[in-house]
Amino acid sequence: MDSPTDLFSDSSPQIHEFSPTLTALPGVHSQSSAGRPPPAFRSPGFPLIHHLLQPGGAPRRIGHLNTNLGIHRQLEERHLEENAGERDRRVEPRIEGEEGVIEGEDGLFEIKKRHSDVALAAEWTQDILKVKRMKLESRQRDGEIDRNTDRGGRRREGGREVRRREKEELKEQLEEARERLQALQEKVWRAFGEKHIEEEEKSRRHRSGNKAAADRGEGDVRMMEEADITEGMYDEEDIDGGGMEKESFPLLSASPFENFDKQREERQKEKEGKLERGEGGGLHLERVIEGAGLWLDCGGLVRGDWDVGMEDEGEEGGQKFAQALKLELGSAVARVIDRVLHLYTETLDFTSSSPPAAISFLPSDVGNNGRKEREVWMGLLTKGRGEEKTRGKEEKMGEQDGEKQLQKMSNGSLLPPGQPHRSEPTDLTIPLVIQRSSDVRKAHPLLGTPLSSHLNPSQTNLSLHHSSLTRPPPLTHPPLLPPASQPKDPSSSFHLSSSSSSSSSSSFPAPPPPPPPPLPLPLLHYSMQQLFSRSLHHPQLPHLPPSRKDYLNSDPFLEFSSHPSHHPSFPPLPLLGHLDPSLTRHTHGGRERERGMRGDGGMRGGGGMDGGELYLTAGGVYAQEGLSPCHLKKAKLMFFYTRYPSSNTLKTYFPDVKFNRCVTSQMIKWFSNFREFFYIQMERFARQAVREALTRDGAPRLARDNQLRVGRDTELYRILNMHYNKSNVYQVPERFIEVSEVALREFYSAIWTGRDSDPCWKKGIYKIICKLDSAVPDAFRLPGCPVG
DNA sequence: CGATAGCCTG
DNA sequence: CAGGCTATCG
Repeated sequence: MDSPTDLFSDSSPQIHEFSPTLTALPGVHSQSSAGRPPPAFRSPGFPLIHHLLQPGGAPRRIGHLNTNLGIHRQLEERHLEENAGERDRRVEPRIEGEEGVIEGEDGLFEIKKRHSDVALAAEWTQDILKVKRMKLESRQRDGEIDRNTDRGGRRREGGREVRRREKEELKEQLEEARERLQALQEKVWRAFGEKHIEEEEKSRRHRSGNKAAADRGEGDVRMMEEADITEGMYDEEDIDGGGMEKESFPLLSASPFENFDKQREERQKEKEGKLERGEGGGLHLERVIEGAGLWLDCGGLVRGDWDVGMEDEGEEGGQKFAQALKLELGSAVARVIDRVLHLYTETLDFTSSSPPAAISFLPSDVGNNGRKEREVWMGLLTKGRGEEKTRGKEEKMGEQDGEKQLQKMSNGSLLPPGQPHRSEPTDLTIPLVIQRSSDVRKAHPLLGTPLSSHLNPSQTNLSLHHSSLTRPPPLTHPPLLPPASQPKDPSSSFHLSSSSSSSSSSSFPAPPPPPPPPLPLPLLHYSMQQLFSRSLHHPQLPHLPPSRKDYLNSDPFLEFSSHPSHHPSFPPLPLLGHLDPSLTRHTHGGRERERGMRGDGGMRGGGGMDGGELYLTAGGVYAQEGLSPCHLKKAKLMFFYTRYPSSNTLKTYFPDVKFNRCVTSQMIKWFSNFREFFYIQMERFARQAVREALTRDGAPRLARDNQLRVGRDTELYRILNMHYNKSNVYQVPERFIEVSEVALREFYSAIWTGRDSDPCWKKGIYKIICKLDSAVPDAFRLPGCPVG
């Protein structure tokens, strides 16, 4: 049934399409880092932090311009390390931004604090401390060096040989450092979910391949670069100790920096040598460079070049070399750290489109991203119909029964005894239009394929009744009824593709509670967005395969974060600082969630959300304790597909929710309420139909045709749509309409036949309807709020 | 006994 | 919607 191949083929293009969105984030990074002068740090500078802390990277620069000369002095005061750390990507003469320094540290701590739950935090803290220590040590050494230098210049005579050796040493050190960095990075990856990241990287590369040029300029590729940087470095210089470093980087090991220290020492030696040579200002210069940031892009540093320089230019070259090395190391470290921080913080940025907090990077960018993402979501959502078709296998199983039932019903079994059945099938025919799978696919390659492939028998059955009306492909125009206020780009459809969900749908059983649906598809590109999408997997969802993580994070869900009207279920990252209080207060699931729902009824900004504490899941995603209005919306939309979701299903589709008894109960209660409303409406309309039928006895048939129908043009439909899809942004799946018709007819039949006198008369209907649940589109597996 | 559906009420 | 209550199920 599934045609994975198709999916994949289709999907790839999508990914590309998506790239813009994804790229945006990285781009932001790069921009911020590049654009803003790295602040001088006391502590290791982590560009990331700065970004986070400072909303507008660029703006920050203002007021902190120091001439290089000025910097120079400042730098002296500062630790070498810091410099190294912060200026990873600086290419132009750097300008000092002091503000960030302390903030950076504080911010870092803040962040950590917030995520105290996470073991990672501890790790990182350790690491950071180490780094600091290292730096201090190095500084001390520097001091020593200075003294030594003063002592005598005889070493200077070492001549080229010595220098050479030094160079060699430096190189080795550098290598080591790189290795370490790599190891560190790996560690981070592991911590966050290697897979996750890797996938992300992959996807990124993918994209970059296509739009490399543009992205690069943006710095979008940055992540990729980061990942590759270490590799590249290694490549450049043959690495002796290749993987050795890894050992020293046990996940939490404190050791990671040990080597670093050594390196430092070595470097210092080098410096010594240089100084000895008589470069009075050498040390100074060095510091300046370090402190100031990179004059050279570390990436650009090539060992060979340096060597040449050294040879030819002698001491100066050596210094340069040393500097370059330092820079490189610093940048590498910074990158790693940056990356990690990003992972942690990104969520914040996205969620909070709000500029206020420190984090907002480029507002414009964010907005765009958000919009796109939203579009994606929309696309997914709107395209729901297509999806309905594609049901998970599970559905097949379960649905088949349901389908059969439907058929039976349609056949007229339902018809009231008193009244002759009109053409059952005909009556039943709902104006459903079946989407052509092809159309769907085009629109949403990922989704389309899987869906179509998965069509349930039930669907088929249902569809059978209908003429093959082909609806206009959802592509350009989402089926949204009202051209929704949301401006969708025509292109949006493409973006949709990005949704991993589509792909995933094919592979995994939609709502299988017990068996974690394997999401085979790697489609989703990861992006930092994942992080942003506060939702990640739950720790509680052990069954979730790693792959799933991917999509959980997929962009589509981010949409809501971007939505002004929507509030991210999670507090905007930038708000973290602020969040603390609010979040902390909701420590206990039960009340919090309630509070969340009620309190937030207005859906104010995420910041106000009830949230509850955020939990960093293994995947690096944030799960929130408590349910938000966004979750409610999502639940309502899910109702279009499943009226009786199991708790496991809910957990699967709300990865960003930290489930506990209360939350689970609440969500189940929601669906109970949804059903209640649904059945009430069905009964109401059924009774009305019966009345009408009786009234115009002459034409009972008419009644049926007109009343026992739930077309999109009917009042019943309107009411239902209003209730479950208030924003009307989501395309109500045909399947739901079909089910509604079935229910309506059942009620009608029961009432007509007088069965309603039985106190339990509804039970039978419930039983029928519960079998008609269909798979929820994979898109819903993504965290976030689907539509506003 | 806990989970959940359904009903009723607010 | 949420609470409360009951009935059912494993």
